[in-house]
Amino acid sequence: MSEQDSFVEELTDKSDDYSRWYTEVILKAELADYAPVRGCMVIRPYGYALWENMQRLLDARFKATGHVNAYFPLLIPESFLAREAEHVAGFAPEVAWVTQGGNEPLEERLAIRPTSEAIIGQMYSKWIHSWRDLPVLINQWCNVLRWEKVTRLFLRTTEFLWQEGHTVHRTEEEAQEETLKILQVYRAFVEEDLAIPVVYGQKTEAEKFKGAERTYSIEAMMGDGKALQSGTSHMLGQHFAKVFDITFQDMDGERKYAWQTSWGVSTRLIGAIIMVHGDDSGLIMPPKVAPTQVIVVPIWRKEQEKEQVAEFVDRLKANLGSELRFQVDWDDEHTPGWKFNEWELRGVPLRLEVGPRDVKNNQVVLVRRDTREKEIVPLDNAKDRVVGLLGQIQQDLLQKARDFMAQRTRRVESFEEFTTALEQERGFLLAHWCGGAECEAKIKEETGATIRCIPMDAEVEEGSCVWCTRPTSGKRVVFGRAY
RNA sequence: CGGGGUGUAGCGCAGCCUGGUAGCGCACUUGAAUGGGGUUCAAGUGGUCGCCCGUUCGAAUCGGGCCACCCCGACCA
Repeated sequence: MSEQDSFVEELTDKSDDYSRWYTEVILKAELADYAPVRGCMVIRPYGYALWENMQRLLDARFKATGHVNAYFPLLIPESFLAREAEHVAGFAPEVAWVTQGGNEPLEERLAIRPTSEAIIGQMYSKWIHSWRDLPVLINQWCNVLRWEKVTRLFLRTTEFLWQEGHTVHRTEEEAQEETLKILQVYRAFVEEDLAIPVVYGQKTEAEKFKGAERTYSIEAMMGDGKALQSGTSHMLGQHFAKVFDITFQDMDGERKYAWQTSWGVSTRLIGAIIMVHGDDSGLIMPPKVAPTQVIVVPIWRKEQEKEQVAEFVDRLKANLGSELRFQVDWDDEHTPGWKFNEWELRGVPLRLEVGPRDVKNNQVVLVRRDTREKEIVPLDNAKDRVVGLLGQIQQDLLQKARDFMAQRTRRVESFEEFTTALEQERGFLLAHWCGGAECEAKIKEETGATIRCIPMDAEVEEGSCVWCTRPTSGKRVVFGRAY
């Protein structure tokens, strides 16, 4: 910001200071604001509208795969949480406790859920008796609380919104199948609806969910080359079934422990949308989830012109129909130029300008947010063109993000190449790994990069571990620095 | 939790070194003109200077203590 135009609140450039750009976009676009409690944020109407659209689309995908929604309590008795040893050890450092009710101290303290495996497990043991009760395919949309030491808007806050699915199955195979099915649901949702490409695969032992048998994740690459774990799906095995006594009598008459899965995505995905698509002018909303898909900016000088424009905008509205999410900015306090900038900051995918000139020629000026391409469209074709362009933008955003990810993903053969590549440019590194926890830990210690996942669609090849150089035969794993 | 930094109007800052009635820009209010890429001009509203204690005739300013927030590292959706 120069001295002269300091009256204009400019956005920091992405390249100048990425994290500052990120925070400013959120605050200025009014997605969220800081709350009085440390690490907590308010999701403002514009941000919440985005979340609602995301919820709606993802929920439809859950329903289409046979899941139903339910709601479990916020508070979990300490004894429940403590049942699964690895689980409690994993979450203990970040649990907030309720110790008092009114003025009376509680006999047993209650955890504010950091996740709901424990309380849901307890209920499942009550509900499940027979193989005929299975599978149970329940999801819940809720908030959870984790006392994180360092927080960032949307990416890591003390309280956040998410969905958590908790399913129960008769066999291990079925549970495994569900785990992978959900991973694909997430992948499809994030790629098709949010226009964010991902790599997906299994987490290493060190990175898996505490209490799970196996964890799978989708990993996205942010605009600065860092990885963001964007969704996880866990095969829980029988760990929770054993400690919560979730058993059923099988077809063969035998009593068996059930197999479970759990999976979740959170408002963190909003952070991903911002970082993957945004530019120096602000947000770029993927059309499928954009709270406003089309902003109409009317332009007029005198009252008489305003009336003519208003009349024309009515015709435009009629032409566009009711399926599109559009808004007309009749604000009289700001100039058109101000509005252009404002709606670009907020990431509305398409802008329609309607002024006296357009009224006269029976046309609208149409501007894409992502490319800023401008075109003039006859009023009668407005809807077709708008619908077509929204689809095009959705596609182009995904393609652009794909190209970026591909360009920042490199195959490396040695540790030297590994560190050089990491210093040059942040991104994903595909390297061989022997499977040893010590090698994984050493690499993390030396470079800050972790194994994001062992990608499912990778080829098996011969190679040597990037740390210990032992020969290995397997898939290259994805390394990256993560949020 | 370790290292660094910042607290003065809703936001961004100056003033502090060298104590003496608290200032600027944006935002906000009112009016007029303007209006196709952040439009001008004019007049206004708004602050017990993070909190406490001390020094002093007098503290935003000097000294001590506390609190909060931000950035960078170890853990996480």
